[in-house]
Amino acid sequence: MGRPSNTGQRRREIVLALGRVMAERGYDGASVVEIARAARLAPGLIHYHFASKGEILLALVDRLRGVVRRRFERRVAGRRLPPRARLEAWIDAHVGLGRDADPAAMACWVNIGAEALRKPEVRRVYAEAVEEERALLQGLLREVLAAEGRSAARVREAAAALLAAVQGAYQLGLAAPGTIPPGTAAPLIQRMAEGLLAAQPFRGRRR
Amino acid sequence: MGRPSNTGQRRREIVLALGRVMAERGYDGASVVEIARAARLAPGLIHYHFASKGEILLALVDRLRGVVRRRFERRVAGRRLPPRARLEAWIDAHVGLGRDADPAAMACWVNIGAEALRKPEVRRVYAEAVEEERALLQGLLREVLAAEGRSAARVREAAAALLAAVQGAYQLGLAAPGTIPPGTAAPLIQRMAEGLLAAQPFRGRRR
Amino acid sequence: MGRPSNTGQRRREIVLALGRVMAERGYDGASVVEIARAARLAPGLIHYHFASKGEILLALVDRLRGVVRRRFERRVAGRRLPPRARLEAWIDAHVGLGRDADPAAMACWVNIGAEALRKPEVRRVYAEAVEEERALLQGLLREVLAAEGRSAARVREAAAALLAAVQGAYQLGLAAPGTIPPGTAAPLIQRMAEGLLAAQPFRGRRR
Amino acid sequence: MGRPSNTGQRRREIVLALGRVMAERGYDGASVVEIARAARLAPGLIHYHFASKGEILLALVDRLRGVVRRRFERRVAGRRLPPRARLEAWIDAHVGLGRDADPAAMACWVNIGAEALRKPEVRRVYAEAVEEERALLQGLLREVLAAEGRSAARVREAAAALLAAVQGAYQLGLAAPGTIPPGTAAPLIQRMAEGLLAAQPFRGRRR
DNA sequence: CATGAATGAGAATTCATTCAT
DNA sequence: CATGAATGAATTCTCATTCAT
Repeated sequence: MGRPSNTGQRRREIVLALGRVMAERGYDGASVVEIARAARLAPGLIHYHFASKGEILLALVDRLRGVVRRRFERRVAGRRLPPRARLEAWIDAHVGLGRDADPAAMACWVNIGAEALRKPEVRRVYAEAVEEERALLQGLLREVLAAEGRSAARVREAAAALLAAVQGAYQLGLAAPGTIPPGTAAPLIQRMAEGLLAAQPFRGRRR
Repeated sequence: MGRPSNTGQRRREIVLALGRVMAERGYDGASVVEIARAARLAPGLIHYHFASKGEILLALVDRLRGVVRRRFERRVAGRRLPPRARLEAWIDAHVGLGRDADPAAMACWVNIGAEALRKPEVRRVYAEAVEEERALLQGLLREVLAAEGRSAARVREAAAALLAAVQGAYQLGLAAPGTIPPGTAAPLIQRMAEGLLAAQPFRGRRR
Repeated sequence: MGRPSNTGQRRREIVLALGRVMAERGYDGASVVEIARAARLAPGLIHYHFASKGEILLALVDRLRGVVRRRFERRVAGRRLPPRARLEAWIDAHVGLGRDADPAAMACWVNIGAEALRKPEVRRVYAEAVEEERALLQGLLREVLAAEGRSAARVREAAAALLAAVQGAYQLGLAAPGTIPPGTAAPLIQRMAEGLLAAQPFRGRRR
Repeated sequence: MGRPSNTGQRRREIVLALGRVMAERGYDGASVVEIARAARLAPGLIHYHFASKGEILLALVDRLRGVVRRRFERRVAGRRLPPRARLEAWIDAHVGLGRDADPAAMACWVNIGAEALRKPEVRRVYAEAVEEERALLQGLLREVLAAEGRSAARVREAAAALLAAVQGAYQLGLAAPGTIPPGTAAPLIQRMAEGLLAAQPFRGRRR
């Protein structure tokens, strides 16, 4: 009895609509009216499903975390890849072109980074997402180092540095297109990773 | 015969004021009234000296280009430094802590990067600034490669990648503080540079 | 043969819910959704049972009229009280503390008085309730005057004045708490009643 | 040089406009657009001179405090009136009809009392105004009691009770017109005052 | 009867820009 | 040049009411 709830579906639609609008015009440019139009909903409905525009953004961050994560998992799932290949897969998942590339998600992400600068609550979820990704990358680096008999000291910072390179590549890709030619980001970051790995000393202990 | 024009000075004051406000609250948070207050000027005067708020931002970009440039020059001026040391100086000028560090300028820069995403005219000057910096860095890399007898192929992309890492470090530094511990950015980027350089093959030079 | 109607019960629940919410947040603060939540009903159901939010308010006025009336009757029922004691009972029923005090009803009443200022239909029922109460009080005053052999001229106005004092006590009690210390309202209004009664001249004194 | 400030004047105009609109449609009914129309100003200008609609209300409270105060002072200024006459003047200033009666101010005041129920900041200034008035009245009562050799115990409460009667008279006057016939409020409240005064015992002071 | 999503008309507030002084 | 008031469009959010299920 009664009307069935479709809140989950509607919320998803709204979040996707914000993503679409935001990728084109930024967060500030994504007015509630605009989001509603993109979702083909009445403006008032937006606030029925979300307490505020900010809430939609937070939901979008959640969604985007899954996007890259899935790209990575699609590349490593069900295969026994050597550490180096897994690292490569991570990099490719983040900046590779492939069929599953999602430039809009990337654009959203950069915009979210910009919002994080000034909105504490956005900063929180942004930092959380960054930390999660950093931890994953750190694990991959650690595997490589272990396989090569290198020290894992400072691997935390190395992961952060690579992540920074990825974020910067997104930023330049959108705001200064042409700076990094299409298709070159992955190998370049790969090389930077090599530099970080090569800096780790071999573990003592050889006779 | 009339009062002497102080337009230049006023414009400078306004640009600096935008920088101060923007570092704290972003570009959208920097209302004209706020900028005027920071500059200790009447709001109306802002639009006497600048046609629009956007114009101030463009002027600020110009100003910021000089800031990092001067940091770099301060490190290399009047010395005959080897190529590697000059590259190191560039990196340090961008992400080093030193006495002349300017976190506010960094914050502005990240905010400008965010604006560049959506405003074509900002994107233009942002891309120009990026390109200039990239060209400078490319020159430094080329010198190193030449000194080491390595090929300079793809050095353009290498410079772009390093620049991306720098931009990303700024972004994470502000939006996910703690990810890159203070003082570690320079050596980390240094290592990434090594990785990029090491990937360049040695020059033919065969008999 | 259909389910039995529970409209009466539902309406009561809704009216009570409005009372609860209104006592805390006023009529404007009592959104339909809020009322529904307080009544543990679906928002849509509110408008099934009431044509509009205003209708609920009118029903609440009706309900509140009974509340004070019952308090009074509880004090005089089944006893043969002298006129003065009955007057005292009326005052106590209105501003006394007792176990059956209902601050929420009082708060509602003040809020209704505020709504009556601007909504003609609320003003109508409010004025009706006031008039009923005034008439009752007038009767009590008349009894006292008769017992004391005083003229009942102007007793209508005297009743109105006492009622005003009661309304004002409610108002100050909520909006300027502390002005009238708890427990003092009844004796104070009692004295004001004395003043009004004492002003009535003794009756002709026929032989 | 520059444009002369007219903020004081404009603020006054806006406050008066709120008073006019509010007397007719209440505070909630007084939308910013409506206030602007009443003041013949552009809506945006309202917020140039006041941070929020609430601020205008607070300013209006301030203004109203002066209105009744001036009415009272006009009645006692420059004359050496006996205590009883001064008390009478206070009552007349509050509920008398006279040429200087200001029904709109009265309507505003009742509406402000209603707002005070739910807005803490309004409640604060409302309570302040009430307390000021109560203190003034208390002084008048004390003078009367002193002149008659009566105790001044509980004079604080007596003042509060009279004030309540005044507030209630305003309320009924607007929300249940006809309850208190025009012109009768002052003598009625006068009689209630007598009741309160008569209840104060004579001072011991016997040889 | 009941549910809860949907609608759309305002509401307050912000702000770049203009302009009279 | 300088001041600061004035404008009006746009923004987010609220909410009574409607209605499909």
